[in-house]
Amino acid sequence: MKADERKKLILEHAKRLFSRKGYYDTQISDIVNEAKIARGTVYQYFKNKDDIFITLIKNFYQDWEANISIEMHKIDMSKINPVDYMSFRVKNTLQLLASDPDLCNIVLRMGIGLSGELETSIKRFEKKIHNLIVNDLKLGIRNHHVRRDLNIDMTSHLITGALLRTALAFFGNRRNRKDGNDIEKMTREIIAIFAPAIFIKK
Amino acid sequence: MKADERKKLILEHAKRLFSRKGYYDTQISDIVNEAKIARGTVYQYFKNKDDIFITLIKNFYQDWEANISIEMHKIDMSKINPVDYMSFRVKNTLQLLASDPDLCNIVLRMGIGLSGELETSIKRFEKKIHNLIVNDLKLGIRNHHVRRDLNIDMTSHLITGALLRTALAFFGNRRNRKDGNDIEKMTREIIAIFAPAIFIKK
Amino acid sequence: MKADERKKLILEHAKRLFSRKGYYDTQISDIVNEAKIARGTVYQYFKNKDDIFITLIKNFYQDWEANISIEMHKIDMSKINPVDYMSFRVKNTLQLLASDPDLCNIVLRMGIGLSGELETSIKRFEKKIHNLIVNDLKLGIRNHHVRRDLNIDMTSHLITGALLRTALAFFGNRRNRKDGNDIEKMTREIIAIFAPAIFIKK
Amino acid sequence: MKADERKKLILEHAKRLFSRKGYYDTQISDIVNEAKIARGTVYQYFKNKDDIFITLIKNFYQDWEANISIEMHKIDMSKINPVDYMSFRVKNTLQLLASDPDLCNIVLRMGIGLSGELETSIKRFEKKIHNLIVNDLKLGIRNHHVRRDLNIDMTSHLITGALLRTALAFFGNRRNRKDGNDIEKMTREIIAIFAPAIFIKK
DNA sequence: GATGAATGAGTCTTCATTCAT
DNA sequence: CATGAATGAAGACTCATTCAT
Repeated sequence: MKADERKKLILEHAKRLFSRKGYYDTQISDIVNEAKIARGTVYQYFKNKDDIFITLIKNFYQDWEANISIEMHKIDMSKINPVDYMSFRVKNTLQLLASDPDLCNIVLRMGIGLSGELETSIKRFEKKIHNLIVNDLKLGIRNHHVRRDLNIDMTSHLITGALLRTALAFFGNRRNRKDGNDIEKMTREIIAIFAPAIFIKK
Repeated sequence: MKADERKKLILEHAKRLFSRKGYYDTQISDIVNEAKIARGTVYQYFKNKDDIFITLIKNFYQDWEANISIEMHKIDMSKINPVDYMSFRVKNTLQLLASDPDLCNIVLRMGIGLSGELETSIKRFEKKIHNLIVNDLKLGIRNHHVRRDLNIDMTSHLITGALLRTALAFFGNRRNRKDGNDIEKMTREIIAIFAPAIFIKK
Repeated sequence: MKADERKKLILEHAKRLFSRKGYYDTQISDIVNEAKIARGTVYQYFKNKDDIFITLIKNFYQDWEANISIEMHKIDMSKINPVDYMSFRVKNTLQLLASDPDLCNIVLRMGIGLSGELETSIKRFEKKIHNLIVNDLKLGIRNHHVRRDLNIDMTSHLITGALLRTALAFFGNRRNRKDGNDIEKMTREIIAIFAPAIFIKK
Repeated sequence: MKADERKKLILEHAKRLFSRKGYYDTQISDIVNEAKIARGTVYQYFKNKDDIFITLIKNFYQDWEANISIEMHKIDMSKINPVDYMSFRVKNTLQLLASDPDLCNIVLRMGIGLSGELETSIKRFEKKIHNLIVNDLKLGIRNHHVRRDLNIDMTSHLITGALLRTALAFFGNRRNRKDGNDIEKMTREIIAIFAPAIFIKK
């Protein structure tokens, strides 16, 4: 087996276990038993248990940022209207989170309870999504689509919280999995809630 | 020192430590060092480490439910208008969370990463707040204040997520502490976001 | 059992094992089995395995330095002749090393093969004994008892080497243990070798 | 690369590492990294890690014994005087040890701290040098050059200790390296110390 | 009730050695 | 022969919990 594949194998089993049992209740033994590899093999690919976790999160960031930049190229910013733009953003985020329930669980639920670098790595994601929304709102204000008097920081927290919790509630476990249709519908409902208060009617 | 005081002492130190370091990184040693009591004493008041955590969360529920029922008695349901009612609810929740940043941290951030009963105890809170909102929305629909076509379950998740994240962002650490005025303002802004989409204009 | 006694107990068993099996081949398990205590108990008294070793060496230094200062007070420096003075020094050193074969083994044989702080702690002893001799020789030269043209540094190495090796050869294992008489005789023979070349005949 | 060269390559890197970091702190990984060969290659030339060490020591013996027998052929035993003979011996030993600081370090410092066969292999060298001196002294007594009443065993230990420690002190690290002149001078000084007490003046 | 020394099961991590390619 | 990924036994250390005083 190639190095990349094996690293991926370990990450996949670790991800599933972290998602189901949490970081601290997942032992290296669990991972190697599930992956059917030797204990020492893990340490050929990762410095330690922390490193597995952090790698998992880092990969998620990269996917997320790649996804954003890819998706952003698909739309014509000069023609799209603000509501459609927000819908687009919300849908992309939901799609990404829906595509990996375990990672969704890990990223959205583990915060404190993790020490040092682990916590930092998670918080970075939350900060980034917040900033993304802040920037979108600022842009909207400059273009006279978004209400001037909006408290941008708080609104961004509200949207972040709403979005992530919905994702967690609906995608966080494998049983109530959602398909593309559901995500379309969810997006519409989310927009229906936030749009009236955010955008200036024309 | 009386038994009750001693138990409270342990809970206070445990709470501060759990909030700052997380459950798994907080050792019994840390707690007894901070509380300046003997290691064995902890086990005279609590079955084990889990028990301390669960007690902490249970106490929070009791405070929360007591708070709700007290507050509900202060208002005259026959006269209050729906927006004021929602404002009242939101403000109460924010006040409670703001009053104890450490507990806020613990309840809002620790989810997974805690095993078994610990996780359950946290999830119960989230479920309750969700149900509370669901019931309020249903009541609003029956009274023709809330839009019929609202997806109640999702809206409730959105509001829960928005509210809890805002609380965490603004109350979760001691530095950016908020006072009563801030909470009033926050409440107004939150309502300004959600009200237009939820309530039927008259 | 008092803390001091227990610490001493651990040190004694560790010393015997380190002396017989070496540092790296002595496991914490060996120590706790021999001392009939629990594995964790070791870590209540010592930070880690290194700490046990370093404590052992540090205690030896203290004994050695205390011994030197006590012994030095017993002699009248204004009356003693240089050969008797050197005899006195040699005898004291031999007596100390003879009194604890295991420690003798550890201090005299382990050098490299130990990493970091461990090695440093051992080298300190060798440096100190070298300096002691250097100072004695310088004093002898000032008082016109020792030959002016002597290479002090080298002579000190020669004496240190000769002394420590003899101690190791004769005291390093329990079988060929020496008593007071032997030490007297050894001292005389060592002096007989070094005195003619070092001291100025009067 | 030929088999012999490759074996030598491994031994050289192992020697340098053992000398600097000690046996236990030197990993097979260190050796293969430094030698830029594959991990498995080591095991094609050596049974295990111990075997590398023991081979190193055995090679040293062979060099040493070859050196002794070569050097002994250079002198005419019927004409040489005893002091010159001892000088000759001392100089040869110092030269050999000076020629390889790393090996010097390994042989002179690692004693205990090595287990089983490793320790034995080192001790053998020390025993041999001791016996060589013992035999020389006995020969001297038979030829009426050395004092009858000398304690041969102890004197041999004294000389061995003095010699090896001096070698270690002056050759054990690369910084204070000595050249041929220094060794001549050192030899003279060592002889100046021991000769007066050992040899019968004529 | 309070104490804190002692316990030992449980975990991570290391590293010499093997073996299929 | 050379390679280096895989192995897994072994060891250090942690920490919740107990219990004699």
